[in-house]
Amino acid sequence: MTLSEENYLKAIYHLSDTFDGGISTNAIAEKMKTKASSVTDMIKKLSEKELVNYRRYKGVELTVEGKLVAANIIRKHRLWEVFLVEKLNFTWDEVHDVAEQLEHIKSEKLINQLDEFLGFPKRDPHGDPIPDKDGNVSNHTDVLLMTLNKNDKGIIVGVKDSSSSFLKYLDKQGIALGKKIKVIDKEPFDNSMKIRIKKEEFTISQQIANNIYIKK
Amino acid sequence: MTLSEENYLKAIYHLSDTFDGGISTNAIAEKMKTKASSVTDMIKKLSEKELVNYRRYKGVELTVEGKLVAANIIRKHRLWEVFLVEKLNFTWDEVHDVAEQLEHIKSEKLINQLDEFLGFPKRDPHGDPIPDKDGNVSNHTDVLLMTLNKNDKGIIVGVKDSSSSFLKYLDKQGIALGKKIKVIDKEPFDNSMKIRIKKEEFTISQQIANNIYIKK
DNA sequence: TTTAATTTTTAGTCTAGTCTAAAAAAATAA
DNA sequence: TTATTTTTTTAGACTAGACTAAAAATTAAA
Ligand SMILES: [Mn+2]
Ligand SMILES: [Mn+2]
Ligand SMILES: [Mn+2]
Ligand SMILES: [Mn+2]
Repeated sequence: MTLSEENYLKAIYHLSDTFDGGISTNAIAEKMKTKASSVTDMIKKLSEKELVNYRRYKGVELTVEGKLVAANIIRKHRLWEVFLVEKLNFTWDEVHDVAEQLEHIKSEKLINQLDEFLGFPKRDPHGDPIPDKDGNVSNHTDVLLMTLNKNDKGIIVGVKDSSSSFLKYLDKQGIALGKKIKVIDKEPFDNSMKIRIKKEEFTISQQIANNIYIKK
Repeated sequence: MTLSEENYLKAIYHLSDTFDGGISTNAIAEKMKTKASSVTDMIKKLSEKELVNYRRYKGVELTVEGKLVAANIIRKHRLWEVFLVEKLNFTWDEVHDVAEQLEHIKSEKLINQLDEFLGFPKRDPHGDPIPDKDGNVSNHTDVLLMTLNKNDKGIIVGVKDSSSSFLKYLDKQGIALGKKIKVIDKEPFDNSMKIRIKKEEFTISQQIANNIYIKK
C-alpha cells in the first residue's frame, strides 16, 4: 500500500459518504487535485488489488476490503489529531496537515498504543467520529445548525468544514465543541441566524450555520 | 527535501561519524542497500542543492547545511524513539523501524512540542545523544566495554548495535542502561569477559563487549 | 434521433529513484 | 612502469505517479 494509493482510497471513502452510487472519475480528480487521467490509472491499479469495483465509464465503489483500509487510515488521522491537541498543545486548526502525514505511518502496535494512551477517544478535535480497528464508525445522528428553528436548543458537537480559516473564525466568536447553543431568531431572507452561546447573542451567516453539527 | 534525499544525508552523516575524509560511493551504497550507480545519481542531486561537497571519484562530505539537515532528522528519529518507549510502552528493540518512518514527518512545531512533552530528553532509549535544534550533539566521552580492564568499574550508558536481536540478548542477560558493571576477569585468548552486574556474574564474548558503551 | 457537450479513457511524455551492463578512472600488484 | 583489480561513473532501461492532448463513450440538447 503506497502513500498515493492510501490517499485515493481515503478520498473515495469520503466521497462515498456524501454521494451514493459509483464515485465519478472527475469527483475523485477534483478532491485529490489531480487530473482525471491520473485517476483512471490509479483506479485500475486499485481495481487489480480488489480494493475498488470498477467498470469503465461507470465510476468506482470501494470493496469491503477497500473500505476497511480507508477507515483505518481515517482512524489513524483522527487519533493523531487528538494526540496533537491533547498532548502537544496544538490548536484544532493546526492539526490537519500534520495528521495528513502521520496517517501513513505503518505500525499496528503504534496506533493501538496511541489509542490507549489517549484514553480511547470517540471523536477527534473537530467532532468527527474515530473508526474502531474493524472500521466501524458510530454513525452520528447530529444535525446541522442550519436545520434548527427559532427557540431550538442543542449542543455543538462537530464541524463539517475543518479548514483553518473556519476554525479560527469559530475561536474568535467563542464557538467551541461542547457549548450549549440556542437559536434566538432566524432570518428567512438570507437564512442568517441570531444565536445565543453563554448569554452572548450574535448573528451568523447561513454558510457558518451549515458547517456546525448540533446534538439536540 | 524528499524522503530518499533525507535518508542519504542521514547515511552520510553516520558514516562521517565513523570514518573521516570523504565518504565513498560504495560505503553509502552498502549502508543504504542500494547500488553504487544509484548513489552517484543521488549525490549529484545533493551536490546541486549544496548539501554535500562532491568531486568525481573523490567521495563526498556534508556541507554545514547538509550536516544540519541530517542532524535534524536524527533528532526527530531519537525523540520519537523516546516517545515510543516512554509513552507507548514499546520495548527498546521495537522502536527503530517505526522511528525510521516518523523521522520524515515535517513539522517544526510537532518536534519541538514533542521534545517538551518528553521533558527535553538528552538520550534515546539506546543511549544515543539527541541533537538539539541547531544540530549540536553532546559528544559523549563514553568508552566501549571491551576497552575496560580487570577490576575496572563503570555504568552502562549506551549500545553501539541497536539491532533487535542484540537488544533482546541484553534484556535476557539483565544488561540495561544505567546499571553498574564491574569487570571480574578478562580472557586474553578470545577477549571474552567475566562481568558482574548486581551481584550476578557471567561471561560475555568480545562481540558483546564491543557493542556496549560505558561511563567510567 | 441526430447533434452537441461533457466525461472518461487512451496514448504518449516526464521526473524521481532504482537497476544492470559497460566504460572510465584510480588504486594495487607485478 | 606496465598490467591487473577495484571503484566509480555513465549509458540505457524500468516503474510509479503525474501530466497534456487526442480519441472514445456517455449524456444532454435540439
Ligand atoms: Mn483532519
Ligand atoms: Mn478531523
Ligand atoms: Mn533507531
Ligand atoms: Mn536509537
